[in-house]
Amino acid sequence: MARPRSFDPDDVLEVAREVFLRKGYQAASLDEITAASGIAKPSLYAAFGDKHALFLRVLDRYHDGILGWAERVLAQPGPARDAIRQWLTGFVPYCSGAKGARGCLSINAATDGSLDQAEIRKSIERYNRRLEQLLRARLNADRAQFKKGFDPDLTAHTVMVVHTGLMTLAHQGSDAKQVQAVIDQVMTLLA
Amino acid sequence: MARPRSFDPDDVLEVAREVFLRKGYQAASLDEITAASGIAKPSLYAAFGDKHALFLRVLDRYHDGILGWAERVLAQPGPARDAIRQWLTGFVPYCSGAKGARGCLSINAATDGSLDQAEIRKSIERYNRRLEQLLRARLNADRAQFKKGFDPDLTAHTVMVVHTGLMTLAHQGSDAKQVQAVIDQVMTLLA
DNA sequence: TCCGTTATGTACTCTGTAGTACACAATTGG
DNA sequence: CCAATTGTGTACTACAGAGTACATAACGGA
Repeated sequence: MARPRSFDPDDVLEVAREVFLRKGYQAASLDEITAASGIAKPSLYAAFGDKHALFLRVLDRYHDGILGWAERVLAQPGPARDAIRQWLTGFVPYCSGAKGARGCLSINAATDGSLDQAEIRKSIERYNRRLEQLLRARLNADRAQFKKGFDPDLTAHTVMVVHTGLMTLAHQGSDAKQVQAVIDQVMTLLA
Repeated sequence: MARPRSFDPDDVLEVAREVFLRKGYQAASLDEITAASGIAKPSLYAAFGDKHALFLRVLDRYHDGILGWAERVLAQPGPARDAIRQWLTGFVPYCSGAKGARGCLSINAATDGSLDQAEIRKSIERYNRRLEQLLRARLNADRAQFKKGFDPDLTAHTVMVVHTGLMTLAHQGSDAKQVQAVIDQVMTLLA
């Protein structure tokens, strides 16, 4: 009973993600989000709470999306190196492609000093931990594919560092070919 | 003639850098900077212009500092690999050490969506270009130290990617030993 | 000592924006 | 068709913070 919602919350979260990605947390105004999504402020507050809570919802949703995709790509059969290369390569169009070099919402949030809120930090740390854990698990499972002395844990972390660096630099516009060349060079560490 | 300044502009720029680093551009209020530096707002405006101009001054100063240091470290004699390792290692305490893991002002600014101002972008791009150029020059000069097929330009860029990744992750608190391990692993690419 | 000039401090204006009060619309159940 | 309930839109409030007007203080020069 009662009046039903006139909008799909997921759609609003998509729009909000775009705005947060483009403007950053502070500079993204709720007026901009309501204008872009077409719904009015009271509806937004009723559905998601205040700005901070909305951002947290958007961020968690973003994290879940990337993690789900990473799980799929990293679970594929064949050499671990190919899976990880594909995982890294998958970010190239996502962050420096046609949609514009907007970088990664999570990294932007992590480097945004105004967001030292505990919940945001926790969400980001959990996300990074889980990503790295996926890499580590795959490298450990396939450690027989590598030379003696290969360190799966360290290499997983190094791949995370490279990933983070690429996503950060992508924000200021990277050349896709160069990004791919870096990925290929780093992949020689998986031997 | 006329009344002299009661403060050293460089001191104020230091203080402003701290605040911008801790809070980010948007969230750093001028009230906070004036409070921390002890000077009043009109003096600040008279000396540096508006908030944007102040930030640009701070950023340029920061860039100059890092570039000067990089020039010195990368000019040292001996194997290029050692110089570059030392350069990378130099950032560890700077960004994840006792002063707290606050990351890099330039990277924070680059990932801050609210700062798509042309001048800021230009300053950051110029900085990155010059850093990478220093690495490239050194690797090219010492290319005889490396195996046949070694690509100095690509490797310089890869080192930049790793540097950026480390600085970005340092922002959320890295373990110094792990950072060093990553650096050492990546240094095996310089062979 | 007086004047011109430049810095300083107080106290303000103005604007952008987060958050909300309230009247109204839309729906379900009786 | 009515009532209860929940979403919606307009219009507001509250407030933080960027930028400034103005009176005053500190200096050098004549």
